[in-house]
Amino acid sequence: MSSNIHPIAEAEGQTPRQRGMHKGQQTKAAIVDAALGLATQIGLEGLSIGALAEVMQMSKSGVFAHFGSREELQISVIREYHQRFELEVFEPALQHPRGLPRLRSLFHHWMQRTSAEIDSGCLYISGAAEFDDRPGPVRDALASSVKTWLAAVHRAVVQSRDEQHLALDTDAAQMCFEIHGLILALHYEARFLKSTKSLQRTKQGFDQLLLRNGASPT
Amino acid sequence: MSSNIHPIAEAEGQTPRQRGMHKGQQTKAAIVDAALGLATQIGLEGLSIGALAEVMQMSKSGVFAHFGSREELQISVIREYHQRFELEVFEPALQHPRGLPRLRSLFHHWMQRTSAEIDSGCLYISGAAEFDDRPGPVRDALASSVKTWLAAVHRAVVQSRDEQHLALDTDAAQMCFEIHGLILALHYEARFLKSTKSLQRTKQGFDQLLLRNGASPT
DNA sequence: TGCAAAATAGCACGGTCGTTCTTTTTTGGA
DNA sequence: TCCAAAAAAGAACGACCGTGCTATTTTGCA
Repeated sequence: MSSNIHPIAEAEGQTPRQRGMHKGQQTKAAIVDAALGLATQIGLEGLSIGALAEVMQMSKSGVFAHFGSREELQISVIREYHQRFELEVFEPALQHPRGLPRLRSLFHHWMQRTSAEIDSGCLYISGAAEFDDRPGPVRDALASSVKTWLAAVHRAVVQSRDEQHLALDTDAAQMCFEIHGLILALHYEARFLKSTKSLQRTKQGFDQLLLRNGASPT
Repeated sequence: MSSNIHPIAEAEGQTPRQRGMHKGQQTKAAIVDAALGLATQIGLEGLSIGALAEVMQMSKSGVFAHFGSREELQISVIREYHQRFELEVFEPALQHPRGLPRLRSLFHHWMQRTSAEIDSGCLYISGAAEFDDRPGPVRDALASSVKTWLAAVHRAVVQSRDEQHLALDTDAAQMCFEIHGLILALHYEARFLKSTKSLQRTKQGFDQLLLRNGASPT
Protein backbone atom coordinates (compact mmCIF):
# COMPACT_ATOMS: atom_id res chain seq x y z
CA MET A 1 0.00 0.00 0.00
CA SER A 2 1.13 3.52 -0.45
CA SER A 3 -0.59 6.63 -1.60
CA ASN A 4 -2.52 8.68 0.82
CA ILE A 5 -1.72 11.56 -1.46
CA HIS A 6 -5.43 12.28 -1.86
CA PRO A 7 -6.72 11.65 1.63
CA ILE A 8 -9.19 14.51 1.45
CA ALA A 9 -11.44 12.97 -1.13
CA GLU A 10 -11.51 9.71 0.76
CA ALA A 11 -12.25 11.55 3.95
CA GLU A 12 -15.32 12.93 2.26
CA GLY A 13 -16.77 9.47 2.42
CA GLN A 14 -16.57 8.74 -1.25
CA THR A 15 -15.16 5.39 -2.28
CA PRO A 16 -12.54 5.50 -4.97
CA ARG A 17 -14.98 3.97 -7.38
CA GLN A 18 -17.55 6.67 -6.73
CA ARG A 19 -14.91 9.18 -7.71
CA GLY A 20 -14.13 6.99 -10.69
CA MET A 21 -10.72 6.32 -9.26
CA HIS A 22 -9.66 2.79 -8.55
CA LYS A 23 -6.64 2.00 -6.48
CA GLY A 24 -4.54 1.65 -9.60
CA GLN A 25 -5.34 5.10 -10.81
CA GLN A 26 -4.64 6.59 -7.43
CA THR A 27 -1.27 4.91 -7.32
CA LYS A 28 -0.54 5.99 -10.84
CA ALA A 29 -1.33 9.58 -9.94
CA ALA A 30 0.99 9.34 -6.96
CA ILE A 31 3.73 7.89 -9.14
CA VAL A 32 3.36 10.66 -11.70
CA ASP A 33 3.51 13.18 -8.90
CA ALA A 34 6.76 11.72 -7.60
CA ALA A 35 8.10 11.39 -11.14
CA LEU A 36 7.42 15.06 -11.79
CA GLY A 37 9.38 15.90 -8.69
CA LEU A 38 12.31 13.82 -9.87
CA ALA A 39 12.12 15.08 -13.44
CA THR A 40 12.23 18.71 -12.44
CA GLN A 41 15.36 17.99 -10.45
CA ILE A 42 17.37 15.69 -12.66
CA GLY A 43 15.61 16.13 -15.98
CA LEU A 44 13.25 14.03 -18.03
CA GLU A 45 16.17 12.04 -19.39
CA GLY A 46 17.60 11.41 -15.97
CA LEU A 47 14.28 10.08 -14.74
CA SER A 48 14.72 6.36 -14.12
CA ILE A 49 12.16 3.77 -13.16
CA GLY A 50 14.44 2.27 -10.56
CA ALA A 51 14.91 5.55 -8.72
CA LEU A 52 11.22 6.26 -9.00
CA ALA A 53 10.36 2.86 -7.53
CA GLU A 54 12.62 3.55 -4.60
CA VAL A 55 10.95 6.88 -3.90
CA MET A 56 7.54 5.21 -4.12
CA GLN A 57 8.68 2.23 -2.08
CA MET A 58 7.44 -0.03 -4.80
CA SER A 59 9.00 -2.61 -7.04
CA LYS A 60 10.35 -1.55 -10.40
CA SER A 61 7.88 -3.75 -12.21
CA GLY A 62 5.03 -2.41 -10.14
CA VAL A 63 5.83 1.11 -11.27
CA PHE A 64 6.56 0.04 -14.81
CA ALA A 65 3.22 -1.72 -15.25
CA HIS A 66 1.35 1.56 -14.99
CA PHE A 67 3.01 2.97 -18.07
CA GLY A 68 4.24 0.15 -20.26
CA SER A 69 7.31 2.06 -21.27
CA ARG A 70 9.64 4.75 -20.04
CA GLU A 71 8.54 7.02 -22.85
CA GLU A 72 4.93 6.81 -21.72
CA LEU A 73 6.03 7.69 -18.20
CA GLN A 74 7.84 10.74 -19.50
CA ILE A 75 4.81 11.82 -21.48
CA SER A 76 2.60 11.38 -18.43
CA VAL A 77 4.93 13.64 -16.50
CA ILE A 78 4.71 16.28 -19.22
CA ARG A 79 0.94 16.10 -19.20
CA GLU A 80 0.88 16.50 -15.45
CA TYR A 81 3.17 19.51 -15.66
CA HIS A 82 0.94 20.99 -18.34
CA GLN A 83 -2.10 20.66 -16.12
CA ARG A 84 -0.42 22.27 -13.15
CA PHE A 85 0.90 25.07 -15.31
CA GLU A 86 -2.61 25.77 -16.54
CA LEU A 87 -3.97 25.64 -13.04
CA GLU A 88 -1.37 27.88 -11.46
CA VAL A 89 -0.55 30.31 -14.24
CA PHE A 90 -3.22 30.36 -16.88
CA GLU A 91 -6.47 30.05 -14.96
CA PRO A 92 -5.80 32.73 -12.35
CA ALA A 93 -5.23 35.19 -15.18
CA LEU A 94 -8.68 34.51 -16.58
CA GLN A 95 -10.17 36.23 -13.58
CA HIS A 96 -8.67 39.51 -14.70
CA PRO A 97 -10.32 41.53 -17.44
CA ARG A 98 -9.18 41.03 -20.99
CA GLY A 99 -6.29 43.07 -22.21
CA LEU A 100 -3.43 44.48 -20.21
CA PRO A 101 -4.63 43.38 -16.76
CA ARG A 102 -4.83 39.79 -17.90
CA LEU A 103 -1.49 40.01 -19.68
CA ARG A 104 0.11 41.43 -16.57
CA SER A 105 -1.36 38.66 -14.46
CA LEU A 106 -0.19 36.02 -16.92
CA PHE A 107 3.34 37.33 -16.85
CA HIS A 108 3.31 37.81 -13.11
CA HIS A 109 2.34 34.23 -12.38
CA TRP A 110 4.68 32.90 -15.03
CA MET A 111 7.54 34.84 -13.54
CA GLN A 112 6.65 33.87 -10.00
CA ARG A 113 6.49 30.26 -10.96
CA THR A 114 9.80 30.40 -12.81
CA SER A 115 11.54 32.00 -9.87
CA ALA A 116 9.77 29.79 -7.36
CA GLU A 117 11.17 26.89 -9.34
CA ILE A 118 14.69 27.94 -8.51
CA ASP A 119 14.96 24.77 -6.50
CA SER A 120 12.98 22.54 -8.77
CA GLY A 121 13.37 23.62 -12.37
CA CYS A 122 10.97 24.38 -15.18
CA LEU A 123 10.24 21.34 -17.27
CA TYR A 124 9.50 23.43 -20.35
CA ILE A 125 12.97 24.91 -20.23
CA SER A 126 15.08 21.97 -19.14
CA GLY A 127 13.06 19.68 -21.38
CA ALA A 128 13.66 21.88 -24.40
CA ALA A 129 17.40 21.67 -23.86
CA GLU A 130 17.25 17.90 -23.48
CA PHE A 131 15.02 17.15 -26.42
CA ASP A 132 15.85 19.85 -28.92
CA ASP A 133 17.48 17.36 -31.22
CA ARG A 134 15.91 14.16 -30.02
CA PRO A 135 12.84 13.57 -32.16
CA GLY A 136 10.05 11.35 -30.94
CA PRO A 137 6.80 11.37 -29.01
CA VAL A 138 8.32 12.90 -25.88
CA ARG A 139 9.64 15.87 -27.76
CA ASP A 140 6.32 16.20 -29.56
CA ALA A 141 4.37 16.22 -26.32
CA LEU A 142 6.70 18.78 -24.83
CA ALA A 143 6.64 21.06 -27.86
CA SER A 144 2.88 20.80 -28.06
CA SER A 145 2.45 21.91 -24.45
CA VAL A 146 4.88 24.77 -24.83
CA LYS A 147 3.22 25.98 -28.01
CA THR A 148 -0.18 25.91 -26.35
CA TRP A 149 1.13 28.10 -23.59
CA LEU A 150 2.97 30.53 -25.85
CA ALA A 151 -0.16 30.82 -27.96
CA ALA A 152 -2.10 31.83 -24.85
CA VAL A 153 0.42 34.57 -24.16
CA HIS A 154 0.19 35.72 -27.76
CA ARG A 155 -3.58 35.88 -27.46
CA ALA A 156 -3.31 38.03 -24.38
CA VAL A 157 -1.01 40.46 -26.20
CA VAL A 158 -3.35 40.69 -29.19
CA GLN A 159 -6.29 41.29 -26.89
CA SER A 160 -4.37 44.04 -25.13
CA ARG A 161 -3.81 45.70 -28.46
CA ASP A 162 -7.43 45.24 -29.46
CA GLU A 163 -8.53 46.85 -26.22
CA GLN A 164 -6.11 49.66 -27.03
CA HIS A 165 -4.16 49.02 -23.88
CA LEU A 166 -1.17 48.72 -26.17
CA ALA A 167 -0.26 50.77 -29.22
CA LEU A 168 -2.02 49.73 -32.39
CA ASP A 169 1.27 49.10 -34.17
CA THR A 170 2.41 46.66 -31.49
CA ASP A 171 4.12 43.65 -33.05
CA ALA A 172 2.55 40.91 -30.95
CA ALA A 173 4.89 38.13 -32.01
CA GLN A 174 7.92 40.30 -31.38
CA MET A 175 6.60 41.20 -27.97
CA CYS A 176 6.03 37.54 -27.10
CA PHE A 177 9.54 36.72 -28.20
CA GLU A 178 10.99 39.31 -25.88
CA ILE A 179 8.74 38.28 -23.01
CA HIS A 180 9.90 34.72 -23.47
CA GLY A 181 13.47 35.95 -23.41
CA LEU A 182 12.93 37.66 -20.08
CA ILE A 183 11.60 34.48 -18.53
CA LEU A 184 14.43 32.40 -19.97
CA ALA A 185 17.00 34.85 -18.68
CA LEU A 186 15.34 34.77 -15.27
CA HIS A 187 15.51 31.00 -15.20
CA TYR A 188 19.09 30.89 -16.43
CA GLU A 189 20.58 33.55 -14.22
CA ALA A 190 18.62 32.75 -11.08
CA ARG A 191 18.87 29.02 -11.31
CA PHE A 192 22.25 28.39 -12.84
CA LEU A 193 24.19 31.52 -11.95
CA LYS A 194 22.45 31.97 -8.58
CA SER A 195 21.91 35.64 -9.26
CA THR A 196 19.62 37.23 -6.71
CA LYS A 197 18.62 40.25 -8.77
CA SER A 198 17.08 38.39 -11.66
CA LEU A 199 13.50 38.73 -10.50
CA GLN A 200 13.80 42.48 -10.25
CA ARG A 201 15.45 42.67 -13.67
CA THR A 202 12.72 40.59 -15.18
CA LYS A 203 10.04 42.89 -13.80
CA GLN A 204 11.86 45.96 -15.01
CA GLY A 205 12.35 44.47 -18.45
CA PHE A 206 8.66 43.69 -18.69
CA ASP A 207 7.60 47.16 -17.61
CA GLN A 208 9.91 48.79 -20.10
CA LEU A 209 8.65 46.48 -22.81
CA LEU A 210 5.08 47.51 -22.07
CA LEU A 211 5.98 51.20 -21.98
CA ARG A 212 7.79 50.93 -25.27
CA ASN A 213 4.60 49.51 -26.74
CA GLY A 214 2.41 52.28 -25.50
CA ALA A 215 1.03 50.93 -22.26
CA SER A 216 0.27 53.40 -19.55
CA PRO A 217 2.49 52.99 -16.47
CA THR A 218 1.33 50.71 -13.67
CA MET B 1 46.59 4.93 -35.54
CA SER B 2 43.87 7.41 -35.99
CA SER B 3 43.79 11.13 -36.03
CA ASN B 4 44.67 12.98 -39.15
CA ILE B 5 42.49 15.72 -37.70
CA HIS B 6 45.40 18.13 -37.93
CA PRO B 7 46.97 17.15 -41.24
CA ILE B 8 47.93 20.73 -42.05
CA ALA B 9 50.51 21.11 -39.36
CA GLU B 10 52.06 17.79 -40.29
CA ALA B 11 52.06 18.76 -43.94
CA GLU B 12 54.10 21.78 -43.03
CA GLY B 13 56.98 19.43 -42.36
CA GLN B 14 56.97 19.83 -38.62
CA THR B 15 57.20 16.71 -36.57
CA PRO B 16 54.77 16.52 -33.71
CA ARG B 17 57.61 16.91 -31.30
CA GLN B 18 58.77 20.12 -32.95
CA ARG B 19 55.31 21.44 -32.40
CA GLY B 20 55.53 20.18 -28.87
CA MET B 21 52.76 17.74 -29.57
CA HIS B 22 53.37 14.09 -29.10
CA LYS B 23 51.10 11.48 -30.51
CA GLY B 24 49.18 11.24 -27.26
CA GLN B 25 48.36 14.91 -27.16
CA GLN B 26 47.29 14.88 -30.77
CA THR B 27 44.96 12.00 -30.11
CA LYS B 28 43.64 13.66 -27.01
CA ALA B 29 42.89 16.81 -28.96
CA ALA B 30 41.08 14.74 -31.56
CA ILE B 31 39.09 12.99 -28.85
CA VAL B 32 38.07 16.29 -27.26
CA ASP B 33 37.07 17.54 -30.66
CA ALA B 34 34.83 14.54 -31.23
CA ALA B 35 33.54 14.73 -27.67
CA LEU B 36 32.56 18.34 -28.17
CA GLY B 37 30.61 17.32 -31.23
CA LEU B 38 28.79 14.63 -29.29
CA ALA B 39 28.19 16.84 -26.27
CA THR B 40 26.59 19.61 -28.28
CA GLN B 41 24.21 17.05 -29.75
CA ILE B 42 23.25 14.88 -26.82
CA GLY B 43 24.42 17.01 -23.93
CA LEU B 44 27.31 16.81 -21.50
CA GLU B 45 25.45 14.27 -19.42
CA GLY B 46 24.64 12.12 -22.42
CA LEU B 47 28.28 12.05 -23.43
CA SER B 48 29.51 8.50 -22.88
CA ILE B 49 32.98 7.08 -23.21
CA GLY B 50 31.71 4.05 -25.10
CA ALA B 51 30.01 6.13 -27.77
CA LEU B 52 33.03 8.38 -27.97
CA ALA B 53 35.33 5.40 -28.45
CA GLU B 54 33.17 4.16 -31.29
CA VAL B 55 33.31 7.52 -33.05
CA MET B 56 37.07 7.60 -32.59
CA GLN B 57 37.43 3.95 -33.60
CA MET B 58 39.33 3.33 -30.42
CA SER B 59 38.87 1.13 -27.41
CA LYS B 60 37.01 2.46 -24.41
CA SER B 61 40.06 2.14 -22.22
CA GLY B 62 42.19 3.88 -24.81
CA VAL B 63 39.93 6.89 -24.70
CA PHE B 64 39.52 6.74 -20.96
CA ALA B 65 43.24 6.76 -20.29
CA HIS B 66 43.56 10.28 -21.63
CA PHE B 67 41.29 11.70 -18.98
CA GLY B 68 41.23 9.42 -15.98
CA SER B 69 37.58 10.07 -15.34
CA ARG B 70 34.43 11.02 -17.12
CA GLU B 71 34.26 14.26 -15.21
CA GLU B 72 37.68 15.27 -16.47
CA LEU B 73 36.52 14.53 -20.00
CA GLN B 74 33.50 16.75 -19.52
CA ILE B 75 35.64 19.54 -18.16
CA SER B 76 38.03 19.21 -21.09
CA VAL B 77 35.08 19.59 -23.43
CA ILE B 78 33.96 22.73 -21.62
CA ARG B 79 37.44 24.19 -21.83
CA GLU B 80 37.57 23.47 -25.55
CA TYR B 81 34.20 25.12 -26.06
CA HIS B 82 35.38 28.12 -24.09
CA GLN B 83 38.42 28.50 -26.33
CA ARG B 84 36.40 28.30 -29.51
CA PHE B 85 33.88 30.74 -28.17
CA GLU B 86 36.63 33.22 -27.45
CA LEU B 87 38.15 32.67 -30.87
CA GLU B 88 34.95 33.01 -32.83
CA VAL B 89 32.98 35.54 -30.82
CA PHE B 90 35.20 37.50 -28.50
CA GLU B 91 38.37 38.08 -30.47
CA PRO B 92 36.78 39.32 -33.70
CA ALA B 93 35.00 41.99 -31.68
CA LEU B 94 38.31 43.32 -30.36
CA GLN B 95 39.11 44.56 -33.85
CA HIS B 96 36.25 47.02 -33.63
CA PRO B 97 36.68 50.27 -31.73
CA ARG B 98 35.64 50.39 -28.10
CA GLY B 99 32.06 51.23 -27.34
CA LEU B 100 29.02 50.60 -29.46
CA PRO B 101 30.81 49.18 -32.51
CA ARG B 102 32.47 46.54 -30.38
CA LEU B 103 29.25 45.80 -28.52
CA ARG B 104 27.41 45.41 -31.80
CA SER B 105 30.08 43.06 -33.09
CA LEU B 106 30.00 41.04 -29.90
CA PHE B 107 26.26 40.60 -30.11
CA HIS B 108 26.34 39.92 -33.82
CA HIS B 109 28.82 37.06 -33.54
CA TRP B 110 27.12 35.69 -30.45
CA MET B 111 23.80 35.70 -32.24
CA GLN B 112 25.25 34.21 -35.39
CA ARG B 113 26.89 31.47 -33.44
CA THR B 114 23.73 30.71 -31.50
CA SER B 115 21.66 30.47 -34.65
CA ALA B 116 24.38 28.59 -36.51
CA GLU B 117 24.23 26.11 -33.70
CA ILE B 118 20.66 25.25 -34.52
CA ASP B 119 21.93 21.83 -35.51
CA SER B 120 24.55 21.48 -32.85
CA GLY B 121 23.50 23.28 -29.68
CA CYS B 122 25.12 25.78 -27.40
CA LEU B 123 26.96 24.10 -24.56
CA TYR B 124 26.50 27.11 -22.30
CA ILE B 125 22.74 26.85 -22.61
CA SER B 126 22.19 23.10 -22.63
CA GLY B 127 24.84 22.67 -19.97
CA ALA B 128 23.15 25.18 -17.69
CA ALA B 129 19.91 23.23 -17.88
CA GLU B 130 21.69 19.97 -17.16
CA PHE B 131 23.82 21.15 -14.29
CA ASP B 132 21.74 23.81 -12.64
CA ASP B 133 21.18 21.64 -9.62
CA ARG B 134 24.06 19.24 -9.93
CA PRO B 135 26.92 20.70 -7.93
CA GLY B 136 30.48 19.68 -8.64
CA PRO B 137 33.54 20.52 -10.69
CA VAL B 138 31.72 20.25 -14.02
CA ARG B 139 29.13 22.77 -13.01
CA ASP B 140 31.84 24.99 -11.63
CA ALA B 141 33.81 24.91 -14.86
CA LEU B 142 30.70 25.66 -16.86
CA ALA B 143 29.57 28.51 -14.65
CA SER B 144 33.06 29.98 -14.63
CA SER B 145 33.20 30.05 -18.43
CA VAL B 146 29.76 31.56 -18.73
CA LYS B 147 30.50 34.24 -16.17
CA THR B 148 33.71 35.16 -17.96
CA TRP B 149 31.77 35.66 -21.15
CA LEU B 150 28.92 37.60 -19.56
CA ALA B 151 31.48 39.83 -17.84
CA ALA B 152 32.98 40.61 -21.24
CA VAL B 153 29.58 41.66 -22.52
CA HIS B 154 29.05 43.78 -19.44
CA ARG B 155 32.39 45.47 -20.02
CA ALA B 156 31.41 46.29 -23.58
CA VAL B 157 28.19 47.90 -22.38
CA VAL B 158 29.98 49.97 -19.77
CA GLN B 159 32.51 51.10 -22.35
CA SER B 160 29.72 52.10 -24.70
CA ARG B 161 28.28 54.24 -21.96
CA ASP B 162 31.65 55.71 -21.13
CA GLU B 163 32.16 56.61 -24.78
CA GLN B 164 28.72 58.21 -24.64
CA HIS B 165 27.45 55.88 -27.33
CA LEU B 166 24.75 55.00 -24.86
CA ALA B 167 22.83 57.23 -22.48
CA LEU B 168 24.65 58.04 -19.28
CA ASP B 169 21.85 56.60 -17.17
CA THR B 170 22.06 53.24 -18.93
CA ASP B 171 21.71 50.38 -16.45
CA ALA B 172 24.46 48.13 -17.75
CA ALA B 173 23.49 45.04 -15.77
CA GLN B 174 19.87 45.41 -16.79
CA MET B 175 20.89 45.74 -20.40
CA CYS B 176 23.06 42.62 -20.20
CA PHE B 177 20.18 40.71 -18.66
CA GLU B 178 17.91 41.62 -21.54
CA ILE B 179 20.57 40.87 -24.15
CA HIS B 180 21.04 37.48 -22.57
CA GLY B 181 17.30 36.95 -22.74
CA LEU B 182 17.27 37.68 -26.46
CA ILE B 183 19.97 35.09 -27.09
CA LEU B 184 18.22 32.51 -24.92
CA ALA B 185 14.93 33.10 -26.71
CA LEU B 186 16.69 32.76 -30.05
CA HIS B 187 18.18 29.46 -28.99
CA TYR B 188 14.93 28.15 -27.54
CA GLU B 189 12.59 29.12 -30.33
CA ALA B 190 14.89 28.39 -33.22
CA ARG B 191 16.29 25.16 -31.91
CA PHE B 192 13.40 23.61 -30.04
CA LEU B 193 10.37 25.17 -31.66
CA LYS B 194 11.96 25.33 -35.13
CA SER B 195 10.82 28.89 -35.58
CA THR B 196 12.36 30.50 -38.64
CA LYS B 197 11.83 34.10 -37.66
CA SER B 198 13.81 34.03 -34.43
CA LEU B 199 16.96 35.52 -35.88
CA GLN B 200 15.08 38.52 -37.18
CA ARG B 201 13.28 38.97 -33.87
CA THR B 202 16.55 38.82 -32.01
CA LYS B 203 18.04 41.54 -34.19
CA GLN B 204 14.99 43.72 -33.80
CA GLY B 205 14.96 43.26 -30.07
CA PHE B 206 18.60 44.25 -29.84
CA ASP B 207 18.13 47.36 -31.97
CA GLN B 208 15.17 48.46 -29.90
CA LEU B 209 17.11 47.84 -26.73
CA LEU B 210 19.93 50.07 -27.99
CA LEU B 211 17.53 52.77 -29.09
CA ARG B 212 15.81 52.73 -25.75
CA ASN B 213 19.18 53.34 -24.14
CA GLY B 214 20.04 56.28 -26.29
CA ALA B 215 22.08 54.78 -29.10
CA SER B 216 21.88 56.42 -32.47
CA PRO B 217 20.28 54.21 -35.14
CA THR B 218 22.49 51.89 -37.18
C1' DT C 1 -18.25 -13.82 1.61
C1' DG C 2 -16.30 -15.62 -2.51
C1' DC C 3 -13.93 -15.02 -6.79
C1' DA C 4 -12.51 -13.03 -11.01
C1' DA C 5 -9.85 -9.18 -12.15
C1' DA C 6 -6.63 -5.80 -11.16
C1' DA C 7 -2.46 -4.45 -9.02
C1' DT C 8 1.96 -5.45 -7.41
C1' DA C 9 6.12 -8.21 -6.55
C1' DG C 10 9.92 -11.12 -7.84
C1' DC C 11 13.19 -12.62 -10.94
C1' DA C 12 15.88 -12.80 -14.98
C1' DC C 13 17.45 -11.05 -19.53
C1' DG C 14 20.64 -8.43 -22.43
C1' DG C 15 22.76 -4.09 -22.61
C1' DT C 16 25.48 0.01 -21.36
C1' DC C 17 27.78 2.54 -18.03
C1' DG C 18 32.46 4.15 -15.72
C1' DT C 19 36.43 2.20 -14.05
C1' DT C 20 40.45 -0.96 -13.00
C1' DC C 21 43.83 -4.15 -14.23
C1' DT C 22 47.09 -6.45 -17.31
C1' DT C 23 49.04 -7.09 -21.83
C1' DT C 24 50.29 -5.64 -26.30
C1' DT C 25 51.56 -2.23 -29.60
C1' DT C 26 53.55 2.00 -30.92
C1' DT C 27 56.42 5.84 -30.41
C1' DG C 28 60.57 8.56 -30.67
C1' DG C 29 65.04 9.85 -28.62
C1' DA C 30 70.01 7.84 -27.58
C1' DT D 1 68.76 0.30 -34.65
C1' DC D 2 67.57 -0.53 -29.94
C1' DC D 3 64.82 0.06 -25.87
C1' DA D 4 62.55 2.42 -22.29
C1' DA D 5 58.48 5.00 -22.06
C1' DA D 6 54.10 6.17 -23.77
C1' DA D 7 49.86 4.86 -25.82
C1' DA D 8 46.33 1.81 -26.86
C1' DA D 9 43.85 -2.55 -26.50
C1' DG D 10 41.59 -6.19 -24.11
C1' DA D 11 39.10 -8.29 -20.60
C1' DA D 12 36.62 -8.09 -16.53
C1' DC D 13 34.12 -5.87 -12.52
C1' DG D 14 29.88 -4.25 -10.25
C1' DA D 15 26.15 -1.27 -10.90
C1' DC D 16 22.19 0.33 -13.06
C1' DC D 17 19.17 0.52 -17.05
C1' DG D 18 14.43 -0.75 -19.45
C1' DT D 19 11.70 -4.56 -20.20
C1' DG D 20 9.36 -9.23 -20.30
C1' DC D 21 7.73 -13.05 -17.78
C1' DT D 22 5.44 -15.47 -14.07
C1' DA D 23 3.81 -15.66 -9.29
C1' DT D 24 1.55 -13.51 -5.53
C1' DT D 25 -1.24 -10.28 -3.27
C1' DT D 26 -4.92 -7.07 -3.09
C1' DT D 27 -9.06 -5.08 -4.65
C1' DG D 28 -13.96 -4.47 -5.07
C1' DC D 29 -18.24 -5.95 -7.11
C1' DA D 30 -21.93 -10.22 -7.40
